[in-house]
Amino acid sequence: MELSERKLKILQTIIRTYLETGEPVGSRTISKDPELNLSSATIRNEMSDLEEMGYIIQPHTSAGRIPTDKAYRLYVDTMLDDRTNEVQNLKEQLDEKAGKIDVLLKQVAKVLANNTNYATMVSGPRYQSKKVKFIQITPIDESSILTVIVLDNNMVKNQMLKIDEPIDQEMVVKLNFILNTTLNGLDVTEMNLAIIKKIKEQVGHHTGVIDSVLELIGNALTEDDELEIYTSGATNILKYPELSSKSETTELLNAFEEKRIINNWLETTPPDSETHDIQIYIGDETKVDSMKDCSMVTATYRIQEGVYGKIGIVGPKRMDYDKVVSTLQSLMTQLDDIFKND
Amino acid sequence: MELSERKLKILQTIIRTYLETGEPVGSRTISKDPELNLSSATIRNEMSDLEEMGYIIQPHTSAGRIPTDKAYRLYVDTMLDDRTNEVQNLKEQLDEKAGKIDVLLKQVAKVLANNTNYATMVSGPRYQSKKVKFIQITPIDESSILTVIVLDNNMVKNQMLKIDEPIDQEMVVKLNFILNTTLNGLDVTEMNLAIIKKIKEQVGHHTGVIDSVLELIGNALTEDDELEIYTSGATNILKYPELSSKSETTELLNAFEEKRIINNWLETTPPDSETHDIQIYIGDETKVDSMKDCSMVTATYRIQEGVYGKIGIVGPKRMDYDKVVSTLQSLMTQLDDIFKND
DNA sequence: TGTTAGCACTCTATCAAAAGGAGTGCTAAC
DNA sequence: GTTAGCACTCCTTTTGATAGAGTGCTAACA
Repeated sequence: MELSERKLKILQTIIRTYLETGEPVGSRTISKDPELNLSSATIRNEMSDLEEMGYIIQPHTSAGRIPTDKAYRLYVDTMLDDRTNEVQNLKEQLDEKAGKIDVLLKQVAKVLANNTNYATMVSGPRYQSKKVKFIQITPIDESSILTVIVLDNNMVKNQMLKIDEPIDQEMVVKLNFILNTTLNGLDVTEMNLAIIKKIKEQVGHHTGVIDSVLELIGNALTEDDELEIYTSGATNILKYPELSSKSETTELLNAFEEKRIINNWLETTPPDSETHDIQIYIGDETKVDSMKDCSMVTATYRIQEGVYGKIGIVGPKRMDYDKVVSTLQSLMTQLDDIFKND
Repeated sequence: MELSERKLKILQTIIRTYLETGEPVGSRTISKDPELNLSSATIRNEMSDLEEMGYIIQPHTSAGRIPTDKAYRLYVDTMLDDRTNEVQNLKEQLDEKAGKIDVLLKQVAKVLANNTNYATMVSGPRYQSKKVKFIQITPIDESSILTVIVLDNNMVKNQMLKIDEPIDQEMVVKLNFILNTTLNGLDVTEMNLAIIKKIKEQVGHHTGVIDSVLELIGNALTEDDELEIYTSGATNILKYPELSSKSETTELLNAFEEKRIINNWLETTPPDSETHDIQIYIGDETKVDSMKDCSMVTATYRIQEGVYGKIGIVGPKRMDYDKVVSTLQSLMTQLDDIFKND
């Protein structure tokens, strides 16, 4: 059977109505639509076909129909309105003074949650292949030195280090010089035993300190960027009756609290290589069990080449896809602006 | 009327039973207690008295009795068992390698939530009256310098700074020398205009850079320590039927997500000056509206004099106070150990 | 041939009444 | 002072009846 124009229209109406109400949609409701002008009986015939084709199902005999994942998929793929974006200026809601990127992202999550009434999560930017740009160790007092490492993406890591024997000023200068000349521009794979041996030979003693410093550098380069995930509005999920009753919802809320799970999700999902920036996952497509009754819309933002992060919105399947997509799109361009000005 | 020994015993049994089951407790249930060996009729008389005295209430005629806040108060004040602490070694559950304090505290929250099945929150340590211990600026490339500030509590702050004109090496050494000699040991109130003027006179030019650096220092000293709150197990709250149905619970979950609210709470609650380290708030005593059906147990940890943070557990009123208090107590001593070894 | 009206049927949601259960308060006896 | 017994209350659960919504099918219509 083929999806006739009319079937499509009816399906669209069913989906739209269901998105609004969350209740199964019956043939009479549809028949009232002035655009179609068909009797409920005709609609019933068509609905019967649509059901056979797997686009809608009845929760039970004598209930209206509700869209299946397949229908949602069709809807978001082909029926989304290019509606005129009268989305509020999100930028205004972002505190312009937010100098630090983490504060900004936290705000993004919050603004999105407030605007959409769904749960949102934002992952911090992930830097790939980090290299050492600058190293400096500085004695602070007799028993501790401060190690500062600047990476090529201008991230700065620092840590205090306890030492057993004091290091004199001259030694510090020598150490800094050797470390910088030897390690500058290397990534973690290039710091092999040969190089380490070379450093130790040049310095002569204080090998314990060198080991500690090298360990710090290793951590700085491999560290998981502290899996920074900002979430907001997780409790919005409880606003949708079809979700709030489910047992999976507790699990889902948990996932939002234990950001690690979400992090995994973002990790395993490839940076949707230059396809389209906005991706929609419906039900099982999310591959997350506790989200099987939810939909998820994600967008990828890019700060520079290779530096990207994700923004995700989780809600019921009957999500207002139109609004979510356009809000996200608008937000992405505004973020672009902000990053470009930096 | 006075609380006789027997009344106390009966009340205790009622509370214990209710803590376990969450269901109203009837006279028959109590009469089965081998320790009391009284008929249900006798119990009924006593219960009637207890009700009159405000320790228990009936949710409706012909239901069992449930303890009031007053009864809980009495219970935690006088009846808590000094039960032999067979609490698991929490320390083992804390990853010893957790070098950084924020990782440690995050773990503390999680371990507590897992052990108690309640929601937990941990506030990061708050440092009072911070002073400058060490300042260093370092040129990274032509247009940026790195500023590192070490505070007297050994916290390290750093930030990149864009500059218009390059600074030569000699100038950097001079700047560092002047900044350190002038500002070392000062807190934010002591950095007045006179001192700033003195610095600028000594350096001669580059006043723009100095302004920026001083601003950073100011921020580092006054910054709100990023109101670090770690929460865990918020969804545990949903495990208790008497809470999960309430509308306040969504609000409470929200409070856990928006950590700010909790932060406020911790802020306004004084660092319970050397009283007892563990405090119990029942119902309205929490002063938080969304917690009026909950109880909260908090403990204060101290890293050094004047450096403290709080650990809190939120659960239903029928919380296992015994366990929570002893777990917290055990955790506090173990944290003490960890901090002392530092 | 596509559309529609009509009707029987199914299932759910809702309400009221009934039954069962738990618990109390009171009284009288021990 | 304690307890057994009983009437009473109120909640919870079950049951049955009813109304409503929606469907599928058939027959009539254009």
